[in-house]
Amino acid sequence: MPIQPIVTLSERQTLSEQVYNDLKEAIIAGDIAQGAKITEDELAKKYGISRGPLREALRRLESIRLLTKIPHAGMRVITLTPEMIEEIYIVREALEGMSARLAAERMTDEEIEALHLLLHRHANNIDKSDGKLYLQREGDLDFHFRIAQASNNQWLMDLLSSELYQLLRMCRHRTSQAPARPIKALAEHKQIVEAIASRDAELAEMLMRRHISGAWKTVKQLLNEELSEEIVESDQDNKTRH
Amino acid sequence: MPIQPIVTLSERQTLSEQVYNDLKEAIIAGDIAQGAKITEDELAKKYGISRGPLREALRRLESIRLLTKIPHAGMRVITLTPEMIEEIYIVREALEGMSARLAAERMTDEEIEALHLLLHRHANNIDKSDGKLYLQREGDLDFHFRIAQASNNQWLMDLLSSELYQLLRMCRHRTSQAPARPIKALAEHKQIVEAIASRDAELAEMLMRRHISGAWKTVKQLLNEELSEEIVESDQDNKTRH
DNA sequence: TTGGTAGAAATTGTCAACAAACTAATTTTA
DNA sequence: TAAAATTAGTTTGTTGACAATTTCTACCAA
Repeated sequence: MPIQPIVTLSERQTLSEQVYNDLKEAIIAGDIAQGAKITEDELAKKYGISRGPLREALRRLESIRLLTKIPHAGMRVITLTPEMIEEIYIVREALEGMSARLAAERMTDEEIEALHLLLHRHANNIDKSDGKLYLQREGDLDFHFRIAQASNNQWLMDLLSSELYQLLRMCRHRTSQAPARPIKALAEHKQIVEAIASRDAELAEMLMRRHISGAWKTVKQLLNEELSEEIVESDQDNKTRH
Repeated sequence: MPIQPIVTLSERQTLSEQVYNDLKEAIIAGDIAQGAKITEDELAKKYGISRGPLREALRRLESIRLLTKIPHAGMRVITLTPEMIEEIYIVREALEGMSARLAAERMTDEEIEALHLLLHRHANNIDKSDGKLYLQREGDLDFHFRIAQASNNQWLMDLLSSELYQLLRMCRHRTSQAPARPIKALAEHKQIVEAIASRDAELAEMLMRRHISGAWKTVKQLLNEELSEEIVESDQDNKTRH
């Protein structure tokens, strides 16, 4: 599976950054498999750069937890086990809960209005084409991202947008493409916006935490089903082999 | 101010790691001033290594937010403004609150017993020598670290111990060396341990969040006092100059 | 067959030189 | 005199070669 060569020569981006972005998307999309071994020389040749900037890109990918490293022994793409996904949702609940609380205190009226509009668009999308799940999913992250922004806390925003949301995107690529309960999620989003609009920080945090722990329960269910399917499949494999 | 040369040749540590650790401590301790410009060549010579591994160390320091970088324009040591310190305490409240909740659910009886012992030692320290504030402070972080460990959530632990606690240590070196209300803090620690011992996750989280937001209020006060003192001092400077 | 040990191959860690970009000082021009 | 342009100097970005370490493989012994 060929990774796209770098073409943005006009941009004044550093090589390391370009490769960082490309690799990030490749890992999230699954073009580079989970648990895959990363060999510097190989990747450097593939991207047509030397190992120096590549190593910097890899370090950055390590810092957002997409790669794990063992000194002298190389790097591997992260493997999203169910346990790891649970960790992500737990950290997410804590951070986004706080984010919603701060948003209720600090969000401007204009931003709240924009959020309302966003939710209306989402409602339309669900009505019209409930097949476009990818869009729906990206829309979900957009909602959460705007609240993170409104928290007015740079660190919180960074943690959420440059680390957590990337991992979430990767989870979603991995999990079966089944609809992630878009109608229920939309209703919960509306509740949260209402709490923010009425400046009820306490409630906003509570609703956001419920929203996320609810999402985790759904994902957990899906993972269990997936797991049992895999077991059935491997049983069938065994049968056909005999 | 000579930074120690690398002597641990017996260790199988990579040069980059050694310099990373040394630089981390130097920044936290204030041996390298806040806002100071980092020049790769200069530091590389000081440590007797080439720029390759040094750059890797710098990247890692950037990823734990001790350095900030602008492409092509160099790196600077972070400057801890009051706003930034507030951000740290807010993120801390969210993460450690969750950490305490999980600890209440998952901590083993042995670990709880060990926590009790730790608090007794702290109580003795306060009685005997209330001058040894540094020890007291490190002890405080030790308490919080153990709870983070008990959360059994690798990501949460990493965020707290390798990022947040380092920033906190830096804040404490910066803030005036006034006692950080050790007696009140100890009482609150005891409450938290009680909640964990009785497996009351809800309460443990609430108490931890209160503990941290209370600590922030104290620190905020100190920062304000410090600020007004500085203004008075600079006024005096002006007078003496005339 | 199993287990362990040497050597060979592959991979990561480190270095020093070169290229590109930015900063600052000086000169030129209006 | 002040603003803009140019140029020298410094600093970061990038490269390819070399050194150190690990992993693989083949071989031997039990």
